[in-house]
Amino acid sequence: MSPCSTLTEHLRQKGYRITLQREMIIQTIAHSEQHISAEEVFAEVRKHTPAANLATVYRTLDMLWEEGLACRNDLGECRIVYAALQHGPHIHLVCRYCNRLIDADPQALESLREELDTEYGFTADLQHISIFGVCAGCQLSSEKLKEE
Amino acid sequence: MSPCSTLTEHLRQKGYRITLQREMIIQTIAHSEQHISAEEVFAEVRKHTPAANLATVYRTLDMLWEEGLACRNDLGECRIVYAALQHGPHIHLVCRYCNRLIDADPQALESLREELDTEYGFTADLQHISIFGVCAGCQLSSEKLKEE
DNA sequence: TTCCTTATTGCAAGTATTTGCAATAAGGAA
DNA sequence: TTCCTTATTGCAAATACTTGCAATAAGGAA
Repeated sequence: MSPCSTLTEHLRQKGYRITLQREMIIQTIAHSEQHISAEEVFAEVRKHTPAANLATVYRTLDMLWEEGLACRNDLGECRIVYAALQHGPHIHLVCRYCNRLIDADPQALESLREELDTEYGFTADLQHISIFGVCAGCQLSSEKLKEE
Repeated sequence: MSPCSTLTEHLRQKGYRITLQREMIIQTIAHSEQHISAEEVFAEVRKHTPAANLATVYRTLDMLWEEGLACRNDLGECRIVYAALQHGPHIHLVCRYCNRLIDADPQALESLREELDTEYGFTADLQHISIFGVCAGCQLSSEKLKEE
């Protein structure tokens, strides 16, 4: 089954109605290689049909996220970005200084996930988590600055 | 030394100018018990002086965050929230459904921090990280829903 | 197939946040 | 102390995102 029909089937079972707009939005994120913004999803949908509105795109993406069918990442600077879940899990390391994005191995999060589950009964979305910090390059240049 | 003067000293050393606005904003977040929004910081500053502008508050808070002197958390729903660092570290668990906030023990993150440092040279801000997911209560009610 | 209920949409207005630019003022140099 | 450079501010406009509400249409019932 294609990722799109899996997603729409899931929604249908939860009682959501399947509209043209929703199908287009799901197709767009499912077929995108990268995480993309709401604005980009809107542009893509508009290529195929004029039946789309930016507010609907925002609402649908947030709904997919709430249902656990898409991931949502705040990359700082108004960069909120979505992706379908068939992308393999990974950690986004976002540099506070240069905004660079580094992908890290999600294995590092397994013990955390287990602890949050047993201790708090909380099912964490760790497939696509964003972690802010300072990358190696920016650390170096800030050290240089201090030496001067 | 008070948290405020530590912060301003740090900024001065980095070459930032210390303005009345910055002092007021630093005082506000340093004395706040809770994480607070830019709007709340602005309201607090305004109580003491009319010399303040919302844009300046946003700029200053982001600057403090970039310098690693404050933390910044996206709690979803346009809830971006700041705090000074003297608050003990903790994890925010944010429920995707009910937006409830649970504080978790930051100890769970130590091994992750080390791994990101050794593997990627990335210094992660894990003192006040937000993790999205589904809380125990919402998981229960969604299971009930399925049974019906 | 037609009808009905109500979830979903589009629109326009609202809130949250960022940005360009001219005016101001911090803090080092004279 | 005064002057000068330029970082910082305030303003107003731009962008990003959300929301209320009337109009539309999905999908189950008849």
